[in-house]
Amino acid sequence: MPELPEVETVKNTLNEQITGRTIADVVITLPRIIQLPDDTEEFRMRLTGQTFEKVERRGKFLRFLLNEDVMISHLRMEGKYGMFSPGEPVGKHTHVRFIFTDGMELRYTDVRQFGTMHVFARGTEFNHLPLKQLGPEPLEKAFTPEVLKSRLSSVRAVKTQLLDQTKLVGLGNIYVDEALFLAGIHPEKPAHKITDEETVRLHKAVQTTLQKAIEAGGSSVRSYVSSEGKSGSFQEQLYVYGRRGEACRECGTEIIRFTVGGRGTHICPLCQQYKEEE
DNA sequence: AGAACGACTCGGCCGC
DNA sequence: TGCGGCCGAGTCGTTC
Repeated sequence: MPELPEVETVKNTLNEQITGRTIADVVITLPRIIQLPDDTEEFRMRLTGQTFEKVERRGKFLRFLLNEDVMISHLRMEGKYGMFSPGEPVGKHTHVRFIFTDGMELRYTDVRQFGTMHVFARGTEFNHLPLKQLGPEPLEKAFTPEVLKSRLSSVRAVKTQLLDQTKLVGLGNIYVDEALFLAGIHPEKPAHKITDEETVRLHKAVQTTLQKAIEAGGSSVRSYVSSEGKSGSFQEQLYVYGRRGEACRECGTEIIRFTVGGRGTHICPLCQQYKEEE
């Protein structure tokens, strides 16, 4: 499940692979992936002839900057990009192929078929879904504890609020559990009851968690492990996610799992107590 | 406006 | 061993 660190890693790899390459053709075998334009043939015609200049990231979305347009891509659960040589067999889960003028191909594969692609004229993408309404980037200077505090003004559980991409981008189920553990905050605590001290800890925990995960190349969990291509190693450093029944790395207490807002949630019940009086 | 909920999707896992 | 059914993940549209 790609969250910010995984998408950042993919972005860096793509920049090395496709910068300067020109699209000779696009083959779409699962039209559902293409959200905009409505007609996949228009998608194909529009991108053909354009050159990739740079790949950037906004939240969990990839922004492929072409010389005229920009393609916005979300990997959802299991979407992947990979470079292939001419003639290599096409896997059954490959849904979109960008064929370059030199014969090399960038292929998008997605077992869950959940990923999306949108094309906009460069510069207009932030005025439309899916980029419209996205919250602040947690690793940019402008993201201060004060900004975080302002985004937490809600009666919802703090975990639910942190997962809401209109409040703050980048966190998914893995890193939100990790950040809340590092900050020593119970995920069900109402967001507006988070104290100033906790806000400072949470702000630091979010940044630390994401930065360390990026340094490790992201996490490889579940189906991610078996996928081809490079995989990150941050799963080895996880404190709580996926560690139900195991000992807390800080205090030895058994990690427990329950549901918050419909999401599997992992905590150390000793390190993350919900103090009602706060 | 903000929040809750269902839809989307299917490999893997659980229970029988 | 096989099979039915549920889970989980992130985002968006609908409803309240």
